[in-house]
Amino acid sequence: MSNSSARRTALPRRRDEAKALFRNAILDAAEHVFAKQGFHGARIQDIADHARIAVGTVYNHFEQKEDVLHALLEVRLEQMIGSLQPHPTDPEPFDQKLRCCVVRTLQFVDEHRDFHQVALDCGLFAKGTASASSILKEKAVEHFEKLRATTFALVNEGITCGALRQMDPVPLARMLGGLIRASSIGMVMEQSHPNLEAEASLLVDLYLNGAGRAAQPERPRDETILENDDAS
Amino acid sequence: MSNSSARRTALPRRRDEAKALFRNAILDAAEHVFAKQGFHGARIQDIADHARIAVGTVYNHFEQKEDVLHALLEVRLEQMIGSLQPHPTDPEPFDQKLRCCVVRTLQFVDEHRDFHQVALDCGLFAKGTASASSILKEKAVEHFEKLRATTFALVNEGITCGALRQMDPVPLARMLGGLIRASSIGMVMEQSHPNLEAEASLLVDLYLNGAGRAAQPERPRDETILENDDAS
Amino acid sequence: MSNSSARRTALPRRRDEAKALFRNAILDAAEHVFAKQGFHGARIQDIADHARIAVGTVYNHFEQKEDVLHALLEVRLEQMIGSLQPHPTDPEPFDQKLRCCVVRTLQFVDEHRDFHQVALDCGLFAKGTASASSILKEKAVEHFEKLRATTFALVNEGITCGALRQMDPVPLARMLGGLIRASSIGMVMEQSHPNLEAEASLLVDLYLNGAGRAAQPERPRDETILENDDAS
Amino acid sequence: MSNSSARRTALPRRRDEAKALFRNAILDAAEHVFAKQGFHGARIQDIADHARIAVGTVYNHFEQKEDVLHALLEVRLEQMIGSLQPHPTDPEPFDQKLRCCVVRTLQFVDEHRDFHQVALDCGLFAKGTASASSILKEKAVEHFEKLRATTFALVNEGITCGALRQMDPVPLARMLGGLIRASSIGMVMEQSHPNLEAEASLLVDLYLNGAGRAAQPERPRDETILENDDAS
DNA sequence: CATGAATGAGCTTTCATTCAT
DNA sequence: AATGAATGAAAGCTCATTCAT
Repeated sequence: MSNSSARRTALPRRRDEAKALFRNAILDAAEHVFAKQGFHGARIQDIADHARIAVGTVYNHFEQKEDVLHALLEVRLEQMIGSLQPHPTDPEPFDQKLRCCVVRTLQFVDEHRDFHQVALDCGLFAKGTASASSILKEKAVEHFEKLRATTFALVNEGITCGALRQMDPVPLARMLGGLIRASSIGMVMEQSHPNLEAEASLLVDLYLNGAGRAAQPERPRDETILENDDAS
Repeated sequence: MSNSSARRTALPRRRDEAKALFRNAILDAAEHVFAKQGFHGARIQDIADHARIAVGTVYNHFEQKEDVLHALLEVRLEQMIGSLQPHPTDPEPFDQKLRCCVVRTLQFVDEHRDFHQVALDCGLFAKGTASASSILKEKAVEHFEKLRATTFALVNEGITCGALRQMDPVPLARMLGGLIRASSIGMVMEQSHPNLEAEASLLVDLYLNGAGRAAQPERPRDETILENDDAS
Repeated sequence: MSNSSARRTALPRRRDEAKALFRNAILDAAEHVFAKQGFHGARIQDIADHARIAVGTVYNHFEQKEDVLHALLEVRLEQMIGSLQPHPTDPEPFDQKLRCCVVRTLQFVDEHRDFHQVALDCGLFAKGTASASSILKEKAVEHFEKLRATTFALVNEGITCGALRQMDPVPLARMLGGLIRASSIGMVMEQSHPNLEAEASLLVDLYLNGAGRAAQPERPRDETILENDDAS
Repeated sequence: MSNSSARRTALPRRRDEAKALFRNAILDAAEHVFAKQGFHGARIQDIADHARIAVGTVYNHFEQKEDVLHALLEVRLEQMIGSLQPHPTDPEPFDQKLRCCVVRTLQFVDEHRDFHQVALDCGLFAKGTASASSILKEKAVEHFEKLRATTFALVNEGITCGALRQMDPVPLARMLGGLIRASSIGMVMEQSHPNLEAEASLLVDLYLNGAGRAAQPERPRDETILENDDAS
């Protein structure tokens, strides 16, 4: 009796494990193949080959090719949002906290270049509504919105605590997003592995203080600046 | 004889006009169709239909589908770069000049949303080297580089004239690009027609002075700000 | 020992029961699904779902999809032939006996519309030899032949007893088959539930007396009919 | 001028000819392949091969595989209906006229065995409404109805002119259809080329006078009958 | 040079069948 | 023996490109 009941739960348990195993294998393979060949250039066969399974198996786990992409982006995006959100262990002053978030996010991008490649290819960070042309269609808006909301919350916190300007948070959030995207693209494009801490510091510094000459709080290199001033 | 020689020069002229006429019609149609359906979703047939010509005619002007895209992007990108570059008539103080450039660029984006849609779809502003997956392949780098060079020159001028921080111009240029891209995406995505002047002013202000509370030159509200002012 | 030997015989019996249970469940499900979706439109999965068993179980009872169809048709066809054959209890005069056979057959069709749908779909009553295109291939001839033989025997009896014309029984049998098929198709197609007795009477009357005006036994209208009446 | 206008009409004319040429080649090939392999067993590739054209060309003329079938059946059915309908040159007495119609129809079947094979395979003469399972879906009803209407008109004429019983024409038409179908199936199945005239005469005779012994108006073969009577 | 039908490689998806549990 | 996921061959359909007119 315990035997039979054990079977009833043991078998499904094994099956579920196996199922998850296959599903993840497919997603990993897809991430790699999509990044290398782009969504359109990737054939289901390629993904299956990479995952060392049969084509049909892919279709046992996902209804269509697009769904593989959606599932992939969903999982990773959730992780990325987790990186961007403030953690309880982050230091309190807002600029420090923001720096931590940015460091984590750039780390995530650095560690998931394939995902980023794919996300860019699909316009995950760019197209949203105008998505008749997007592979992601309606889902793109959803995904994009999630990310935007996270940035928005972060910026709002900054405004509330007085660390950011008292102004419409929408452009502030858009700007922060633009900077992070710029850094991410730089990393993925140039295939460089920069000092992430430094990159994040620079980004946050520029975001908070601007690129203008007046903004340089630390070590003003007087002579150079003066010379330049004269020259101008 | 003079007749025949006249023909020899007159005819080619007409032909060239006609040729250009077709070529432009194709590019215009392609811009629209690519924007609506994406590069992969657009069939040559669709483009031909839109240009009210035959499919074969497209192939009389372009070797392959990709070439239509390249030609399209090349033309528009040249225009866009023209917008981003300082004009002789732009006012001198760097911040004013920068503002003019940004206004022109945003205007260009606003007037060429279809192009922007396409450019985003193809990763023109995003993928560059990592372009096995890109439709643009090698050309993407070329295109991207041109744009980057323009931004770079602008930023360098800013540094030289002392309006921008004395620092590595690469991240500065990347940042400026990120901000402009963020604004552009916002416009295309939300299909809004914002006050471009205001948007540009905001962008330049944020770029030069940052989003930090200290950066607010106008309306100081309390001591903290004053303290910060002192510190700077 | 007697225990064990009892087992040896008792167990197989249960097993056989269970086996038959599954087999019949599969055939019933198949009948329904084939009728609704056609042989090609029916997936093994659909049949299994309908029988509330697993796909694999179907393959424990039948080698391949076609075999399910064959088994189904075989069983039902045997029943149908049983309906068409004269029963010992049928009344003697040939026309009465024929009427009984036809009534039974139409009843069978009425009660097994799904089977009929399937049989028609597979060309059971129609294609026979020319069966490269048939799903039933060689078996079709076999099946068709059985049915034809039964009709043939019936017609032969009619000829022998003098109720039917003294002529080549082959076209006579073919004709009877054609009439029954016509009625059957009418029933299945129009999804009507006609008065089977009346339908059978009409069929037999037309078969025996023809559709010609002279053939009307009731309400004689003029001499011609009377003459014929006399002749009979 | 006349040249250019000639071109405008000459080119399309040629094209239309070519178009019809291809279309017919496809339909002929399809008829053959469908008959040999059945609709489901026939691949578009097979049809294209048989027509010595490319797969894509089939799709330039028909939207889907099914449409090829529909077009094929439509054309042939129209012809078949033409055969079944009375011609102006047919002799007047109804039985003679009917015989002419049946002869023509059997001739048509004889000459278009492939079509008949296909029609049977698709349930053109059998399934109609119950067509969830049919390849023809809704169109089947339409086709079937056309044929039925023709038979119906023929029977109605017979009733009106007094050659057929004064009764509900529906079963009369159904019966006539059943007989013709039976003969057709016999021909296609047995691949025999019978004397069509004789077959038609037999069919009409049986239809009008029935199979009953009393129905034999001509040449009673007395001895045989008596012998058989004795034997029974 | 415009035209538009022909071409056929290529890809997604389906589903009968197998097999490990 | 039941189960249901894995398998992979097979087929319909698309569409970039070619080419005869």
